[in-house]
Amino acid sequence: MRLAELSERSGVSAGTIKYYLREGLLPPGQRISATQAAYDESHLRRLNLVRALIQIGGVPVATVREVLRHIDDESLGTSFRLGAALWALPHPPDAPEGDPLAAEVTEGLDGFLTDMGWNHARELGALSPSYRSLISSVTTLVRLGFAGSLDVLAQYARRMDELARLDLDHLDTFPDDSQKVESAVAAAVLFEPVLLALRRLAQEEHSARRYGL
Amino acid sequence: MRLAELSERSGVSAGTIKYYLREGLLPPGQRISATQAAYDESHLRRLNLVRALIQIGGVPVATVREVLRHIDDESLGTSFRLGAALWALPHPPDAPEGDPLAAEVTEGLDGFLTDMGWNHARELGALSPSYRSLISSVTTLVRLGFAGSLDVLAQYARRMDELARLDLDHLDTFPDDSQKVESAVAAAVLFEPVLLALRRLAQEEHSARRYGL
DNA sequence: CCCATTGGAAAGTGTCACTATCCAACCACG
DNA sequence: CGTGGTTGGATAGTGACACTTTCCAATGGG
Repeated sequence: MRLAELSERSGVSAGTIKYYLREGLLPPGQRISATQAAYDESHLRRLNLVRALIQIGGVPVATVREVLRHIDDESLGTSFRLGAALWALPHPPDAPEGDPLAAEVTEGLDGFLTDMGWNHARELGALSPSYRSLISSVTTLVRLGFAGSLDVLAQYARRMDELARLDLDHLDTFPDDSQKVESAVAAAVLFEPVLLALRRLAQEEHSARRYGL
Repeated sequence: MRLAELSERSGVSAGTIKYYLREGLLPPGQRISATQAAYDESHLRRLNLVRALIQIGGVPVATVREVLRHIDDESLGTSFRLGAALWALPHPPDAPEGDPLAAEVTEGLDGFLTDMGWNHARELGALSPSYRSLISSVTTLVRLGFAGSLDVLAQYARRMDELARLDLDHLDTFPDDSQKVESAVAAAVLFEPVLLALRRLAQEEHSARRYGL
């Protein structure tokens, strides 16, 4: 398959594919001649993943490159590859270092993790970008006075705990390691808009029931 | 309070505040003289909301202006104001019009809404940006072959249904209408990163339990 | 009274994801 | 042959966005 066909089959313009090749998001095709290269199904698959990460997930090009590097790094075990790839995904900026409010929130969240029984998370602590995101997001909420109490947070966390279990069950159905890591990344990113859309839809539904129209 | 103090108290640079004033995201202060204006607590509050929408929610400036217009429109009833403000928030682009895959997904989702008992959503249908987002997100998932079956989707939806109930209970504790609408918008946007961080944290936790480390 | 400060307008900046333009080598048809 | 359209690759340009910087005249505290 030449670049033009790859473009047609993926719906991505030839110019953009060239750009991805240049940026190292797509491995070069097999050179046929000085001005010709051949691409195969693996390129199409990778291109789809890249497109999804960038367009749906809003992941910056440089970050996509990082994530792919981890996905393709076969020198690591599955759990490291998966962790590295997921941790490379973009996260909101951390709370400012010396913020006393953030320190207070961190303390509260630590107890919260204990209550949830999320002990691995508690041990990893600030090493995990997800945990740092959580701290900074909750700190912002508190600062603005929309402090859903820790109780509401726990309700949210309980649901996410249940869903994470489901997600991992689904992941276990993939036998191949590379595919497992790739799927985990894709699912992590692509399910986010689904999750958010479902939340808003649910809110609209209940809002309509309560307030009419 | 003059602009400099507003800047200091909010942590937003004076230049940026001027920019927001220019863009109509912040009402002008009360003019004291030809070169002096006074700002009050309401400006500080509004500035915090704007900052949160833009920085945390990634909402484009032009969209923030739209949302604020609805929040401030006292000519409408609460439910309309709330709906209008939430619908003005950014959503992923729709699926292309003539896409047969999208049509198929739409059909499946319609049945899914029925099963969920989300009848208002089903009646509104494609009018709701959230529903259109859901269709396009799920279509992308299916296209890339990461089709969490409708069953997984239903699991997600059930949890969001429960959480939406909670959120609205919390909203009911605000007596004032303007405050209710403002809080709903802030919560819709500011809880999203919390929700996503909790999901990833839960996934890390369960992944660590299953695969070690 | 005088000079640092203020609010406001206009133009500039940095980032990011493309996109348009070239160019020489190539292949396919006549 | 040959010739005209196509291909991959390099370079430079585009447009959107969220600020920043620069400039200015009016102000007002010491």
